[in-house]
Amino acid sequence: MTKNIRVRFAPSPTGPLHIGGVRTALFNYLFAKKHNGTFILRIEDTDQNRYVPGAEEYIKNAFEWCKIPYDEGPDKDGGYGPYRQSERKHLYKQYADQLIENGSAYYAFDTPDELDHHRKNHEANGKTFIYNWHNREKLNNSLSLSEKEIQKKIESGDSFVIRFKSPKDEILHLQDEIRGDIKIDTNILDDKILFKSDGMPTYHLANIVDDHLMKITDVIRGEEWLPSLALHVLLYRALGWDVPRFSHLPLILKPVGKGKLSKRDGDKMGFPVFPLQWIDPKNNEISSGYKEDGYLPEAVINMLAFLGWNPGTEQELFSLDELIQEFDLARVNKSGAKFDPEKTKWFQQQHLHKLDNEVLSLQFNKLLDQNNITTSLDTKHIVNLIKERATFVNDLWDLGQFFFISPSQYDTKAVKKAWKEDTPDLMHELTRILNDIADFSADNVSTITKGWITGKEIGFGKIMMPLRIALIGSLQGPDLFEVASILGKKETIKRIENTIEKL
RNA sequence: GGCCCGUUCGUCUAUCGGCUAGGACGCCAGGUUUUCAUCCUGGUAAGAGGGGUUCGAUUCCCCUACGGGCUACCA
Repeated sequence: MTKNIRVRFAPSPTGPLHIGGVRTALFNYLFAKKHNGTFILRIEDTDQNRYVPGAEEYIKNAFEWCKIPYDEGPDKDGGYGPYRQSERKHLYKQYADQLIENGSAYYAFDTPDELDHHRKNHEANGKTFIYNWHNREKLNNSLSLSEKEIQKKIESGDSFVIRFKSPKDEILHLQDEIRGDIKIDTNILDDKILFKSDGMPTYHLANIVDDHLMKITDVIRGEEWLPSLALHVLLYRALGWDVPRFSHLPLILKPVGKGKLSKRDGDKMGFPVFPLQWIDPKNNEISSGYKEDGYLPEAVINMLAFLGWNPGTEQELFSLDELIQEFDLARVNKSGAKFDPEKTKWFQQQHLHKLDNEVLSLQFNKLLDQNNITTSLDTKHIVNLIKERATFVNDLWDLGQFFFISPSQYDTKAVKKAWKEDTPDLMHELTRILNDIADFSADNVSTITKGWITGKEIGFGKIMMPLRIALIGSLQGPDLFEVASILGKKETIKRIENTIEKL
């Protein structure tokens, strides 16, 4: 019996979650559900300076919209809480102390100014300042000072940080589920700060402590964390804890140009990078979201899943349940993927077309309400006729409004193309034919009208195109006889007469 | 600069030493729809470069180039 899979998504509430973050969460979710495991949301808010109000709420709302619920989180205690690091503050210091006691960490009294100075000096000489084995004895810390001096500094309230003492002369073999074996020379590691002078742990310490305490079995996170993997593994070792499995996901890159997708790219390039709209509390700047732009969560999830993963078959359209079935970390790619807004639209269209007719009709009726339309027409039938032309739910209104609102203006290009001198006479004659039809079903109207056109020995276009203009206002839309049948005999004839008058 | 990761059509990707290198998006052409969209058919287009290993490399190894990430008392 293997132990229960437990994974976590651990965002920092510094703003809205962008789709890269959503994908990381999604992969965690899929992996957990695939293995009947637990998906945990943990808020990593150890940096009070960067806290943005509303960000945590945003994350929860985003998950809800995406339909990837977490099993444990801030408002969902699973026995491993609290799930906000700011509320776990009291937990971390003891582990930092433990590391100092066993010689894996030390106090450092260097001020930020001093360190900054060192960095600038090194930079001026074309070097990089690293705080580690090669110079730690010369810096201001508990390894270079006497016991007495250390005691005095701490007791007098001098601010200090706790740094990890990276080992010397060791080659680490790290395992990543996606990338395999990674070798790291510990000599290039620096002595990262684990505990800040403000009494809060840094990400590195808090992350390891929480993952251990929350019994996380698999850490699935973005590739930007790969450089910290050595430190994290070293920390587990120094604390004497089991190391979870690690997977580092490839990054999502900008569609054009260089670099990873950033929060600013979206509205600059004309597509959302956020699941939901976000209004910046500082300046009220609005960033668009997939939800508000009319995307289905199923489409966004499907698109995201295929950014860096594939099932190995030729199937591309997946429901969330199917993704859970098929998901496999071994099939996650190693290289970064450029985000493609065009393909996202395609996923949206495909998922909209897969939508149940009932659901779509409900949405359509909502649109009618919004536009103050009350109707006795069969809206389900109408949805059936127009849905294949739609990409977004809102398209249904543009596509179907002519059923309820008689065209008030006509597409000039279409008129020029189809409305000729003899058209009014033909249309007049058509109204008489139509008026005589008793059974106004699409089939019957079609048969009789076609028969009449054939009998007159004129081209179909001479009748069908002007008729389309009269009923719809442009040369677009579904089957004309269906349209006429839905509109009914009276309305159909009325629209034709209107058009003759106006054109 | 240093360290780490990566590199197949424009883009997302398949291939786990032996293929005419497959699919999807996009684009182009044709067909269906006597319109438009959908849909169908076809076309376009790829193994970064150089060395090895091997009977045989896109696939394994090395080098170079390029791309990306990290290099904070941020996550």
